[in-house]
Amino acid sequence: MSSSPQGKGGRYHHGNLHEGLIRAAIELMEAGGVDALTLRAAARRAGVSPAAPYRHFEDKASLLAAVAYQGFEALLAEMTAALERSGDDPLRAMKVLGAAYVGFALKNPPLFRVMFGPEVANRERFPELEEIASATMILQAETLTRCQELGLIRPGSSLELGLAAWTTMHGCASLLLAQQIPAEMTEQEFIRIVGETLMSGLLLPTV
Amino acid sequence: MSSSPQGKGGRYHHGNLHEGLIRAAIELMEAGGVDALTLRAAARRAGVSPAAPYRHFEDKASLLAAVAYQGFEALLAEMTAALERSGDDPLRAMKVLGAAYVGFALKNPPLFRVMFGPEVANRERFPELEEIASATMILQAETLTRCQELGLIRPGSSLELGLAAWTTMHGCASLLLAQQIPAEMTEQEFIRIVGETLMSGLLLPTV
DNA sequence: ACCTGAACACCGTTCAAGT
DNA sequence: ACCTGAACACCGTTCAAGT
Repeated sequence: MSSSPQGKGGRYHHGNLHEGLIRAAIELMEAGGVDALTLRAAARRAGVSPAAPYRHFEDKASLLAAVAYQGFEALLAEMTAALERSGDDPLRAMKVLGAAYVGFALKNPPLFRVMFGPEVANRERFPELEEIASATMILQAETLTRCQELGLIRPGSSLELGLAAWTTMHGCASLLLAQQIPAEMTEQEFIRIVGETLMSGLLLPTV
Repeated sequence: MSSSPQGKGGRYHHGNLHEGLIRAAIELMEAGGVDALTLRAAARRAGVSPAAPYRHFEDKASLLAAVAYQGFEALLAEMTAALERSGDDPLRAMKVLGAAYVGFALKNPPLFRVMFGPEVANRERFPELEEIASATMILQAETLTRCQELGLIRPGSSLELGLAAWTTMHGCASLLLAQQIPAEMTEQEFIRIVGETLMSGLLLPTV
């Protein structure tokens, strides 16, 4: 009893307030959007005073960076899982990666926003974020290399082509979240069109 | 003298507080980023009390929507101007449109953010925003049609292909603003790679 | 070492009251 | 019709003080 982590009584030495605040922040965000994620509300939810978070995070941006980091971990996990389910066809793996990325954004709009939005601005302050973000890029570049080895994708730096593919996926997710696709088009149609264009390009193949 | 619009004395019946608040909001944003754009600060800058804006805007989101609208007007103007400078080559016009779009985002990060970010969320509330946003899409679709007529771009719905092109441009702008491109790559390289991939696609042309 | 309590300078929003 | 003044319920952040 005495070690119950969510007891009602005000308790000193929370033990794991750092993690508790991150979890509280994510729950607040999922329940009420980004606006609901305030430092004070996170403290309340964790059962501590408004000033307590400052023993664990320099400021609100630091907490948001920690939230973003967990978001990237989750995204990476979903992409890895999708990759494993995609079997041996690396072209199919490319599509599955894109679907996982866009699906993640659609399933967690506020989290996706925190991951890429300007709440965390000054990314130089949080180098660990750049590092884990680049991990998703590497995943894509590796898959792309496999396609190139089978002669399915044109030659060229897989890092550069992967970055281009990522850009398209990211634009897709961003426009969907901004509700900027025409009303007469479904999500699935939009995703299909963008994916096909990424693969085939716009130019008419000049025989 | 008596009609000086920025006189120091508190003045009733501002005359054009609606426009004044929008301008103040944009100036605040350009000077101090999105965080600096508060309703109270806009009111201060316009020389009125904190409650005055509520005679002209339902809430803060409405003011932001007005700011976003002016952003779309400016973007549309830059794209149109770029188009006129691009001469008769429609393929060049496509590139110029993309450059204008990405350039606009890089020149006005906070404005671009307000235009597409969730500050304005609930776009159903502001249908005039959807309308003007679609105007930029139409501009692109028309240019694309010209390319198709010359046999430069593959056949297909120009609206769909234009949407795909827009998605790539938007992803490009978003990742640049999120500082998510690898440090060892320059902006220009990144834009070039993404543009080339949009044009040529990823697939190896299967003879 | 870790947290509280109270405070400071802000917010967005509402509402009676002024002219 | 349009604005002010004062208020309410919040913020992020700081700092002395508690255990």
